[in-house]
Amino acid sequence: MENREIACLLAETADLMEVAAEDSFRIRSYRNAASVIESYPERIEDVARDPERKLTGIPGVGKTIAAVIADILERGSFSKRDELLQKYHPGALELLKIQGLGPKSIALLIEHYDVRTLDDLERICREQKLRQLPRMGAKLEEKVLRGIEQFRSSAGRFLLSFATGLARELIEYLAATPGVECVQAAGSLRRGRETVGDLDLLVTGRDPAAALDRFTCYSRVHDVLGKGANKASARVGLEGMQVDVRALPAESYGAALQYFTGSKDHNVALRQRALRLGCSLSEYGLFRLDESRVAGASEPEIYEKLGLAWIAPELRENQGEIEAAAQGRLPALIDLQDIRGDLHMHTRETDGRATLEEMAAECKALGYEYLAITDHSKALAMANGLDETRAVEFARRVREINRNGLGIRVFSGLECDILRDGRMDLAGDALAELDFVIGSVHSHMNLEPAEMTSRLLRALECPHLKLIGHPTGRLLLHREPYPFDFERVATEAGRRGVMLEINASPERLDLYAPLLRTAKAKDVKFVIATDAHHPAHLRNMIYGVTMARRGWLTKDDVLNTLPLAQFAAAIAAK
DNA sequence: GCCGTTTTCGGCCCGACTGTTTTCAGTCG
Repeated sequence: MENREIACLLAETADLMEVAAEDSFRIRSYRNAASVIESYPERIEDVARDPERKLTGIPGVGKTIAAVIADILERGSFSKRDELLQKYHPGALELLKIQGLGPKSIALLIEHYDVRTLDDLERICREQKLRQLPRMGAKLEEKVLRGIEQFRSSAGRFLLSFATGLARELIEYLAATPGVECVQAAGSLRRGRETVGDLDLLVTGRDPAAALDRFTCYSRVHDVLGKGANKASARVGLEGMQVDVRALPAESYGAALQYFTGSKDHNVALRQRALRLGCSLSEYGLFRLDESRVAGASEPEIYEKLGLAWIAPELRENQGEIEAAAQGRLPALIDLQDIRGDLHMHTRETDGRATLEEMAAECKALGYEYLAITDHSKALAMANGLDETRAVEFARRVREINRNGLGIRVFSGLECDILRDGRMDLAGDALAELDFVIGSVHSHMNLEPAEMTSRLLRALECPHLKLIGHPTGRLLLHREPYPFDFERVATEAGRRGVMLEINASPERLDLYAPLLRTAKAKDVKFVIATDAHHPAHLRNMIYGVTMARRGWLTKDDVLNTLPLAQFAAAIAAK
C-alpha cells in the first residue's frame, strides 16, 4: 500500500473524530501522522515489513498509530475507523468539504435530521430547515447551497499533480508488458491543465492490446467499466479516477496522440485547416481525399504536413497558436532546466516542516544557484509569523550564513501579509533589511472587487515589495479566485517593476494562462516559485513551469531564470 | 495521541470574522 493511501485513511478518520467531538489534540495527532506519512521519503509498508526497523522511529508515530498502520497494512482499515464509520455514514466525509459547515454543525445536522449525503443536505437547505437549528440562519442556508454547487462542479476532477503521479505509476506498469514499446498520457494532463478529469493513456508496439489485459488486472484497478479489443476503461485507486487505455497501431499512433491530446477547439481548427489543404484529419491519420495516407505515425509529421511548426501541447487551446505556428512565430517556451532558484518557501520558524539548512540542501541538490526563505509575517498568528524583531534578526542570520557559505546563495525573504487596507503587515524599516519581500493576501478574501483592487494597488506602492504572491488567492477545487480588476493591478505592477508570482503549489497554480498573457502584455515580469513547506515540495516547480508555458512565457519573462549575479543585481535595483 | 521530560504527566499555534445572538460558538486560515 502506498503512503498516500495510508495517510488518507488516517486523515479521514481524523475528520470523523472531529464530528464525534473527540479530543482536539488526539485528532491533531492523527492529522499530523497522516501528513508525516504522506511526505515520508520511503514506503511505510517497507519500513513496517523490515524486522530491523520500527515505525515508532518516525516522528509523529507512536505506539498507537504504529499499531493502526499495521492494521491498515493487514486488512485495509483499523478498529477506530470501523467504529466511526459504523456511527456515521461515509457521506459525512463529503459534508465536511462544504465551505461554511464544520464538524459541529454536521454533528447537529446528523442528530436532528439524519443528514447522510450531500443530497440530504441540499434538501434540508431548500426546505429552509437548516435555519431552525440553533445559531443557524438564512444566510448560512444560502452559503451552504453555494458550497454544494461548487463542490459538485469540482467533483470528479483531480489536481494536475495527482493525475501526473497516477499516470507515472500506470505508465511504468504498462510499459513492462511484453510487446509494448510506448505508453504515453494524452488529454488535459498532457496539455498541463490545472485539473484533470480522466486519464487517457495511449499504448503502441508489436502487441499493444496486451497492455489492456495487464491494465484490468492491476492491483489498484477496482471497477472495470468496459474492455474491448482496442480500449479498456476502469476506475483506479481509492480516489476512483477514471483511466482509459487505448491500444494503437504504430502507423496511426501520432494521429491518435494528437487527437486525444486536444483540446477540442484546437482539433476543430486543425481539421478545418486540413480540409482547406484538401485533406482530412482524424485519430487514424491525415489522409488525402482519395483516402491515401499523408501522415499518422508521429505528431510532428502531422503538423508539418499541415504547414505548421510542431505546437507544444500546453498551447493547444485554439488561442492563436495555430496562426503563430503557421507564421513561424511560436514562442520558445520556458523549460524546467531554465530555473536557477526558488524564491518562496517556509521553514519551522513558521509553518514549514524543515529548517533553512534542509531547504537549502535540497535546493542545491536540485541544481539551483540560489533560494529565498520567505516565512510568514505576524498577521498569520496561527503560523507563528515573524514580527519586526524576528524579521530583522533573520536577515542578520542569513548574512552570517552566506559569509560561512552553504554552497548555495540564500536570500533573506518574507511573505508579508497585505492587510485589509493594503498596508504591509511589517514596518518599512524592517522590510528594508530583507532581500526579497513577497506581499500576499491571506485574509479578507471576500471584499468587493473595487476594494480588493485598491487594496492591491496600495500594496504595490510599498517600495520594498518585490513580488505579489499567489495573486488571485484561488485554491483549486476548493476556492474561487477573489474578484478584482486584474488588468489594472497588472498594469501598475508592470509600471512599478513589481513582479507577479506563478505559484507552483499544485493546489494554487496561480497565475494561470489567460491572466499570464494579460500581464505579459503589460510588461510584467514573473517569478515561478513553489511555496514549499517541506523539502519534497520544492519538486513542484515543474507545475509552475507548465503554467508559464500555458501562458506563452519564455525564459526572458521569468526572473528566476537569471544567473545569480544578474538576479541579485535585478532585485537590488528594484 | 505524541512528545519530552522538570520520566509518567502536562502541554500541545491563535486571532479575527461571521452570523447569530444579545454575549458568543463555530469556522477559517
